[in-house]
Amino acid sequence: MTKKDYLDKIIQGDCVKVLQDLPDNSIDLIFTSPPYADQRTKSYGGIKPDEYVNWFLPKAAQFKRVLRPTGTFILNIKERVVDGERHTYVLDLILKMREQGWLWTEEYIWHKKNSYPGKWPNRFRDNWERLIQFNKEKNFSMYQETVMIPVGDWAKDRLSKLSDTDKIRDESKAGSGFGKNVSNWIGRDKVYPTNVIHMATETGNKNHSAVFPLDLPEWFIKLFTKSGDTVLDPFAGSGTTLLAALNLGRHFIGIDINIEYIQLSNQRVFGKQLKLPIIAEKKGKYTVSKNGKNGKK
Amino acid sequence: MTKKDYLDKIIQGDCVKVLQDLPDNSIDLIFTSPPYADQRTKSYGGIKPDEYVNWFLPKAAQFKRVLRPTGTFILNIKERVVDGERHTYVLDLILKMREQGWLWTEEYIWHKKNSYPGKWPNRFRDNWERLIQFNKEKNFSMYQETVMIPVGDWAKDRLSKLSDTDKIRDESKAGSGFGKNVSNWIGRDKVYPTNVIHMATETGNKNHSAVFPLDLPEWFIKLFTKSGDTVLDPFAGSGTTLLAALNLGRHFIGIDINIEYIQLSNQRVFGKQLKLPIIAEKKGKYTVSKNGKNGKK
DNA sequence: GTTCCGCATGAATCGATAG
DNA sequence: ACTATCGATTCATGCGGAA
Repeated sequence: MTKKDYLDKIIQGDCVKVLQDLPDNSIDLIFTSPPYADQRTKSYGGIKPDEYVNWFLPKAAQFKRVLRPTGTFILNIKERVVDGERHTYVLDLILKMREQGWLWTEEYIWHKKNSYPGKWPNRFRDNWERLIQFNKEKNFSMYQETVMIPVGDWAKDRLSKLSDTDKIRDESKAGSGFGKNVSNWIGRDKVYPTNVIHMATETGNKNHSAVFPLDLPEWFIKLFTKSGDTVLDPFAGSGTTLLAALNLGRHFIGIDINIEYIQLSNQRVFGKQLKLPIIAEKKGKYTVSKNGKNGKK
Repeated sequence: MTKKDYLDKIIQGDCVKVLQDLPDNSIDLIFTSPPYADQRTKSYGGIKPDEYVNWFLPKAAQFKRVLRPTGTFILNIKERVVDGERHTYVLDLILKMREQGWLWTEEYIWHKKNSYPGKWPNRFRDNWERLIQFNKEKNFSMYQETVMIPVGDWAKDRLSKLSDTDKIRDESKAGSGFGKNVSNWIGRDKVYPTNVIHMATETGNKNHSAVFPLDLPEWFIKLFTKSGDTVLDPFAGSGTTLLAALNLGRHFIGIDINIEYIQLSNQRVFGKQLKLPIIAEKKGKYTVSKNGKNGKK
């Protein structure tokens, strides 16, 4: 099989194995939300927190191989509480992936509008998740204008009556590359967003339960790819990432190990139930060698 | 010197040295925003990112010694960008502090409400900071009711006209007959917040450069201490934490190495310029021994 | 049609209880 | 002692039926 065979398809199988059919440097954006430790136990068997990093690293190695040098990998994840403490597997994973050669470019925050209710003696509701940006190289593609947002009320308010202290504050920071000059922003109706994304979770849909809203992958797909590029989601789940890519005119490749998710995502993306799910062939051509170099077998 | 001598004072000196005058288990909350790596270089001499963890760890050891078993340490920090990547010193610090015996209980996010738009070729404006919660023991003090926030429209709406369906839903769930849960809601106009704190960057103070708004330490002081408790800020800076403690009827101890900050914070907290700053004596009585046990020299 | 309102429910976590 | 299951907590959203 080649990349062409997988393009705009949803493949059932373990992503490490499936990705062995994809050549090096063929993906522009990987956006995925892997099963969190001890979650989704029915579909994925439940990875133990202590084993999470070792479970994930071989997959990350393949992701790195198939990603284009200018591509980006966005990982949606949040550590769970174990024995009253936040477990450190996400921190460990970031450090280990850097050893693997990834650059930890940025950490975006998904500030959820609505999350599960509840309060406990020692903590409040967890209302945010990490969207960790990894890159292979410093010069990755980024199309910032595509995600500009209307100027908020606060900005209008603030810019309309620029106080002296504001001006002074800004000038003092201008040298450091911050904001340059406030006057640059006057008269604009759109501004660049920040690294905090405030969106609702998607709940209560009848036939599927998407973990994140369509807006979330759309935001990152617009930001890091252009029309005709290829988006990979190796833990496609209900297919939200793939649907976002399709809507935006990008190619997509979806992978999931769970047959029910394959059927669900096929239904969502293609509007029909899949009769013959695509399954990866036994032996892929492309692997990650032990010295970290990519290449064919 | 004893704790009594330092209570409600601002002391000039290196916090490791100053804290040697404080006995074990004498502080209820440590809230601080240390100089970030390579930031505030004039005041603190600029700690290099790679050296940050080693610079911080001896201080953390003293913090752990003086903190009460039921106390909490809130660390306001954000990793800076070095060479196009987020530096890992905050992650490393969390891991090393766990080795020191701290529990990493939670990570709150401060989502900044009003910051200027800004962008760089490869990233957007950084609009959030970490507020990392460390504890010595699992059973720490927390006064959740003190930070409750106004309820959303949902409950108002709902309570105003307790529908039959509400009653049914409640009965079926509780089995304890109508009223138990519903009556809990009646008259309740406040709910618990989440671990995302959405606050403005500044509260309009003009003549000083407070790093964070007064609301931020106030929120944590209310949450983790009661009236009469003692709050420590070992990097007091312009004294925002101390002012918040004073406003809330808590004792405070402020430490800063920089004489200009000492004068500024004295002015803010006590409303007057300090003429004879308090300086720590040469040798403190209390230290952290090599085996990690606390005790007097 | 259009608006209004009830309703189910989600990457959660703790403590108690049961095996 | 260690693990598994269960109840309690109480917000925003979108759907579907009602007005």
